[in-house]
Amino acid sequence: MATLSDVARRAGVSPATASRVINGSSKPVTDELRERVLQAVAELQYVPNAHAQLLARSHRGPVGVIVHDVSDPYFSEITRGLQRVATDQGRLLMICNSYRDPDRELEYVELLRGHQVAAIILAGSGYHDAEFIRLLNGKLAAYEATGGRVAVIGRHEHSGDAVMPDNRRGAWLLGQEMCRLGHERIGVVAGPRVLTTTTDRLTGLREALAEHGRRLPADRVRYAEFDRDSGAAATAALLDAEPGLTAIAALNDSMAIGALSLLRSRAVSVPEQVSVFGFDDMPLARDVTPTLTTIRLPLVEMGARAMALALDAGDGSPRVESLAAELVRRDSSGPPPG
Amino acid sequence: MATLSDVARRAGVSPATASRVINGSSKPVTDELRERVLQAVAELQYVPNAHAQLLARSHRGPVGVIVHDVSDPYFSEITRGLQRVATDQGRLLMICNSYRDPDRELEYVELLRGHQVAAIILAGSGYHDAEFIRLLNGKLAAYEATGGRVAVIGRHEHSGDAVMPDNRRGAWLLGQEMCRLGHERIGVVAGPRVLTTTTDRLTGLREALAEHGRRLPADRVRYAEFDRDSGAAATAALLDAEPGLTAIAALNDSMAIGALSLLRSRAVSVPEQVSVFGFDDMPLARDVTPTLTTIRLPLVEMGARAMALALDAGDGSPRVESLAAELVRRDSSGPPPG
DNA sequence: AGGTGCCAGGTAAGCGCTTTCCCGCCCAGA
DNA sequence: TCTGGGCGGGAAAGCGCTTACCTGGCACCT
Repeated sequence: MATLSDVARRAGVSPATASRVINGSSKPVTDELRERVLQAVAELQYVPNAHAQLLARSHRGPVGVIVHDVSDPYFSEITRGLQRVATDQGRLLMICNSYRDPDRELEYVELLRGHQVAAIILAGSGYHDAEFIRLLNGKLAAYEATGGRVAVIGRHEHSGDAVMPDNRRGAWLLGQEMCRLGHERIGVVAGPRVLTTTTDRLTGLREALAEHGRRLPADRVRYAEFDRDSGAAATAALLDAEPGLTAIAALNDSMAIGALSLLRSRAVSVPEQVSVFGFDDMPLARDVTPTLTTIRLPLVEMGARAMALALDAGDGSPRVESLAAELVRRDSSGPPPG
Repeated sequence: MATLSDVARRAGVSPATASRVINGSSKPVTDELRERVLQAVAELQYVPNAHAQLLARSHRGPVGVIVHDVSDPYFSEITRGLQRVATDQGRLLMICNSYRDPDRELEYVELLRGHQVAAIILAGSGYHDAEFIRLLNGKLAAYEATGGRVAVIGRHEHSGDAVMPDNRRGAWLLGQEMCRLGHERIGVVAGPRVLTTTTDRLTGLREALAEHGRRLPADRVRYAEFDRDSGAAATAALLDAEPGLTAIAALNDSMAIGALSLLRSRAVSVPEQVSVFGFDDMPLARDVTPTLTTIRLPLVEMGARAMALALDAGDGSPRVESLAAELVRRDSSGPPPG
């Protein structure tokens, strides 16, 4: 691999001069030397060693992102927002998938810290696990203590900058809508119990139902993984236990789609017999049949805001941006009564 | 940020010793010193500076991946495969989205080279652009000349290791199936002209049709972006120009889903009036209505194989793994005749 | 002509780590 | 008691780059 000295030697200048022309230092260099250096760079196909550069300037480079799984549409939308802002500012992203393993998340924080990333962004639901939170906060604090920046998306654990989708309010809207449509017997396909997203959404839903004097018995809530197939399985269990359900609220769209698919396989018509509600409004919610009534979260926007927070130091006081959720009525919930 | 010297000082040992215990060198260290060092590491929350490490050993670290867009399911599936193998081998991935911009792709190659990645994986269709290919090959050659490894997925340009989905054969299967089902008037929603994927698939399709004595006039092929909305628009154009079409082949699933959505909005029933075919078999092909008949590509497998190739040096001779495509019959193509 | 500034360019000191080489110690053998 | 070998530990030389600091030469002034 050609080094800066190779370039300098070939151009007949000192490494200092070569360095100056290569990264456009403020120090002026005569056109002639500049030309020779550029020539040498081209001939040797020289590319500066990024590690050496980062070591020498003590300037931090890329931004680290920890998500549960980029191939999950929820996260790919967020990532798209992150990317957009990062790219605008000429930052490279290092994306790490924790696959919902808290330990891996911890490891990645260390790893990113070691890579001197300018900021770490944690996206996706947090966990109900005091020990984990303690460890995570410890590591993040150590990172921030040395000038690193941290922003989280949809997590309560961290006390610094955060972008928070209003899960609770969104779920409340969902509950309101279900009551408005006259549903009494409601089943809920929830996400993993350990995730705060699950409990936030469940809380909002319960609040709305309570306002209408309805309760949500424990056996009407099934906890499952946040994916399609688990959603289908949970729906099956719900239906088996309580055949009279008129509505199923899945706490994310993937699971709602699983529910739809299961209902179809059992020849239960949606929305005539059972209404289905999702959460997140992923792009494909428009493409399933019937189209999915759901709560829209501005995912791309959330990513963009988080990156903006992470890259802008601010005055040190924690900034929390709450983004509103919105009800999107489509066909899976049927027409309004009357 | 705590450094190795800080740790050494605190433990009362030399940096050399500290380094040895921290990364388990072969050189033995007494238990007592080891203990003191570990203690200091914990107290200082020390994390080695990855850049300094990479500089000092001249060992290359992470693997660079260049895709068109991770939030496109096609690439997120591939990425999942890449991740799996990379994680197994303890490698970090640097994922770069080119957003289908060849220039950005070129930039990313340089950038990854500068970051001393152990390998570069280029995923996604190549371009029909001689100048671009020349430049790209130049940069890749420079990288490989210094020991870097390169693997491509679905690209003809590169002469080294490659994983190739059999697009042409897949499209041929599609064409066969369309003929078998008796379609005469076929419209094609193709991807961007500049992509080799588009031309490969078109070629395979034409071959199959030709075997049955059918031609595909130029005005029956509409070129669009590989996304849902472009697919819908192209379908509209196709239908307007030729209302008698009985089948629409979209060259990827996203576009096919766009086509489905447009047909629904025009109250054209699928498959009764028009059959729709996709390509790739993305997960959501099962969830749209009607479910999508498509050509399955083993995307995750492709990613995994590519990473395996990239991480295993081999004997230097180029290895090309061709992965078979497979027809998946679902509802959008209707029942077989008779 | 000698002095004063400037400015292009070079010299060298790190950035934080790994690793080679060397040193001093201890124990076995004579 | 002396020597040789082995072994744990430290000193120091880089890895490839940036940058503060210095130098030498020129133009301009007095």
